Amino acid sequence: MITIKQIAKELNMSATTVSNVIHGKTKEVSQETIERVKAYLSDVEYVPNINARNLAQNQSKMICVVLRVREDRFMHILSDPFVSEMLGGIEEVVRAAGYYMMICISEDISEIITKVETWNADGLILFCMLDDDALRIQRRYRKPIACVDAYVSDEVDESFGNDYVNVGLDDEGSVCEAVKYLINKGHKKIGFLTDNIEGVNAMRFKGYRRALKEEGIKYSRSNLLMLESTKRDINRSLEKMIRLSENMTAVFCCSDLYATMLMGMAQKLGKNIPDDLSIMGVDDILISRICTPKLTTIHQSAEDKGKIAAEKLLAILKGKDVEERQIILPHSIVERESVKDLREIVSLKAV
Amino acid sequence: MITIKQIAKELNMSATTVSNVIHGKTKEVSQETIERVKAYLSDVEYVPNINARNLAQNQSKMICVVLRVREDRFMHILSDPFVSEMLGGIEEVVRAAGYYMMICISEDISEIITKVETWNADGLILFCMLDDDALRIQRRYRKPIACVDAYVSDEVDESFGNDYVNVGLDDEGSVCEAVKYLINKGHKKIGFLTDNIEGVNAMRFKGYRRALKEEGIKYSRSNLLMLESTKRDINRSLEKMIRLSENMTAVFCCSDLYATMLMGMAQKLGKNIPDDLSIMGVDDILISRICTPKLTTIHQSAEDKGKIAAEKLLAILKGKDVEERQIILPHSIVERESVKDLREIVSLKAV
DNA sequence: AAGATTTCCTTTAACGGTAAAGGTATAATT
DNA sequence: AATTATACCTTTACCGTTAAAGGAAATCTT
Repeated sequence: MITIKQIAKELNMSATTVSNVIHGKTKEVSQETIERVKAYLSDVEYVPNINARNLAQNQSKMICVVLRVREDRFMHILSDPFVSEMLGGIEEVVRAAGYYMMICISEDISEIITKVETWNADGLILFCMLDDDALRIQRRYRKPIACVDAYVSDEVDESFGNDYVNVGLDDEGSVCEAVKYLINKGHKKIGFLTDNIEGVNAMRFKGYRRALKEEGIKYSRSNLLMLESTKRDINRSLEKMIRLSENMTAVFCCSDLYATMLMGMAQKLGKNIPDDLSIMGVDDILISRICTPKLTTIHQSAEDKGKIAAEKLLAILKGKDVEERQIILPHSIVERESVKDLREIVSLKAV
Repeated sequence: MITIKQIAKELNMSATTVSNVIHGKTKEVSQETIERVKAYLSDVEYVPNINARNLAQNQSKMICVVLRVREDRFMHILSDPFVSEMLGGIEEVVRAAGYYMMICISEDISEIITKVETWNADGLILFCMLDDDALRIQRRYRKPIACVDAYVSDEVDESFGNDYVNVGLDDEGSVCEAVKYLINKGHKKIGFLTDNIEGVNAMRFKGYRRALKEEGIKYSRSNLLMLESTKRDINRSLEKMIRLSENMTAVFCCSDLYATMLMGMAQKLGKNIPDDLSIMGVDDILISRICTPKLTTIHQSAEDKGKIAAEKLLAILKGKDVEERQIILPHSIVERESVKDLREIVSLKAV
């Protein structure tokens, strides 16, 4: 691997001059020298050593995507369709901007901080992080941060400086809409399936309860279906969820992945979807359009989420003033086949 | 961010001594000094600057996963279920070994080489690369390489040195089995759907033709369904494939992703799967078990592929002699619901 | 024509870390 | 007691790149 120093020696000039040509600092170098260096450069296919460059400039041109994940999650986080679609969006934007993307996966916040510091990432994209964890990271690693799918309260939001954006959905509102959609279809006993009630899912749960309340349905604790999403327990837990949903007519799931998995388990246990149980999700991943019945869900674009988070982060890195720090992406209810209209039956019976 | 030099100054000792403690070179440092340094280190939460370390040691502890992809591919490569499952496998192994994973996506081999050189990756995992491209990369970047899903002929295999492994499937054999499975179910007009006939897919095509030949069925050029897998053309092309398959009873697809997409398009056009058309794929991704009808396919584990590639590469990096350079992973035909048994009909008719 | 400015180049030092070589006591050997 | 070895520490130099400062010649001011 040829270095700037070697080139400089070969051409009888200083390393700085070569470096200046490489960086297009034309005012510092005569046209003649520029030509000479460029000719030589194209000859030897010089590639800069990024470690040396980063060290000298105290930057890295690297964006770190942080995925906080339980060690024993039932599926590798990179294989999760929503995550991989989002990563695709990030990667595209980051690459186009001449930056590099590094993925940082860990359960442990300190480990995450260490990795991020080690590589001296210029900016972070935090996915599904709890707000206090995000704050902890930011307080320690004072670089721009874009949060994706993190619920950040207004007070906490103030604690983040200007080098921060939060990209998300109207989690409460969208789920409220979705649950009202179910209610409008005649459902009254509606389950809420999730694997945690933190961050974004807390907001979704709030939306669920608000919908019930506004439609005059009493909330029952037994309608909260807490899925054990570990490698060991996932199937057993899914089975349990089906049993627990025995007296429900519909279940809203906190992701399409869970929704399709629940559907699969229900079918395996001999249930008919949506006749025996209606299922709804969020995300609108590829699977949702392919499974049978096709999933009725809250549509959002994982790719756009990633793209926008990356774009905003890069804008901050380029010194642009990002005016809106809370970015709410659009959503829409996509009616497909996994929800049964109970009213039809009623009206049919009436006839 | 605190540096070794600062720590050394604070403790009135040389940077080398601190460095030695960090690296556990106990023979060089007195027990007393070790304690003193360690106490201080845990106090200040020192994190090494990896750029500096890499520069000094001429290494990077980084594995680069190279994905060569057409710019206008219909779907981002990271969202591709097979790829993301494989990446999950790689990431797990790489992280456990204390290495870092970087993803390098490009259409252009020179760009790939540049990126890999820039970061000084210790080793490469090349996915679905053509053998001459892989060779070109290796000739330029003389570091260990693990190929995944690359067909490498015996002659070319010799050109790679010892720092090389190739992890794959018995592509020809497995597809041959699959097509024979179709034939055994009474199918005679069998399509072969792919988006290219290079590398691994060339082998699969070979398997397809061998199956036909061995079962005494004449190959017809019109049974080769070449899918245009660009963003712009994918849907139109899928539709065209359905039209072209009009006179076929079954189509073998070079991936489950394509198989499920073809199935979706067929259904959209009013066809019944498998009654009107049987479909088979390779990969056995998550979707294949969820779609309807469930996909009959060649099962393989993307995660294992990634894991084994990473393990072997790390073994090479650690100086272990990897005896087998060609690793063929197991596969199996998974019978599900997307293939119709035509013989049943025949026998029924006979009755 | 003296001073100021511009042009184009080089020298030096630094980024943070590590390897290699160089010391200086102290202990072990003969 | 001289020699050798050992333990422990420091000094120096370097990895490849870049920023800052320095300098000499040419050009522009007034």
